[in-house]
Amino acid sequence: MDLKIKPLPPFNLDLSAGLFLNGDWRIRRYEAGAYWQVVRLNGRLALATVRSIGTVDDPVLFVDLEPDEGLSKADGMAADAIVRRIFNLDLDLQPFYDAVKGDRIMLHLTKSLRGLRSPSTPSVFEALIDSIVEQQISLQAAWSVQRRLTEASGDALVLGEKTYYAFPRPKRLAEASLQELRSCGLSLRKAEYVRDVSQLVIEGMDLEGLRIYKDDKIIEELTAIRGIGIWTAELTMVRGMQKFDAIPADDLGIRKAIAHYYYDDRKISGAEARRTAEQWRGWRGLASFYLIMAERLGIDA
DNA sequence: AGCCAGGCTCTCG
DNA sequence: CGAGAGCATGGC
Repeated sequence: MDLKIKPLPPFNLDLSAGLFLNGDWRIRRYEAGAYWQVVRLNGRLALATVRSIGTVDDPVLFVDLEPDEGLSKADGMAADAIVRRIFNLDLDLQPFYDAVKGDRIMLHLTKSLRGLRSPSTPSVFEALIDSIVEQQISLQAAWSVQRRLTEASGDALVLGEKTYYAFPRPKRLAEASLQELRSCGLSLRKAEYVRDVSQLVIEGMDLEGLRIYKDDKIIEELTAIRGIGIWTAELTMVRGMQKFDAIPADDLGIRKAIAHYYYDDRKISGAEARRTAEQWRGWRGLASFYLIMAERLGIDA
């Protein structure tokens, strides 16, 4: 089954999927203009492959779903919604660009990276678990743990000779033994956090439902859970809840990126990062994502 | 080798 | 209370 999706312009798939150039092909990857990952369509698994067939200012995406057989119109609509969520295709970037244009640096970066949207996870749960895994250790180390976790506990989709994996469901992680989780590279503590959060979800905690609350309230709710501090809460919000003002200002990567463009690479504190981000209020998280991507791409200030 | 890396909790004093 | 130890893997 194929889908065509028209994102709200501008949209640049090449920039927006750039984080996944080095992704594991069994989980999610962007390669040669194609982005793919397994999606859940009304309980059924399918591999969604997304390609751009338009331009930044007249964007059109072509989505291929496999396997084809048995997919209903409702499944197609579900896939449409998931792809829209993954790349935030319904987000209007113009208010963001307008809000930061008084900042010379952000004005320059938003022009260079026009059409970049920060990718989101299909569920808040996935964002939360990923964020827990990423606590303290390097991203490189975290990605390898995430990969093992997904391949050990995620749902497999076999297509021909290849096997792809969807992110693990809460039920599976809630029932996993601590030993099993630790064998993926999680510390005993993190294994407990992951299992406990999953159990909360199984018991009815509505992570998706938190999205309707104000940012402060969401942070309060999330940090009440063991293992979730403010950094983890804010990262979850910007990555999984479309809360583009949330900024994990204590984050080392964000501090480095802000330091690079605003403080001549002098090391800065989380408090300084938060102060600097104040001028982007309303869009602090998305602005910091632009900084991180700009730095990765070597864009000069 | 050993230290640090997109944190957080628990335990002491 | 505030400070400090401990934790997992990967890269240098």
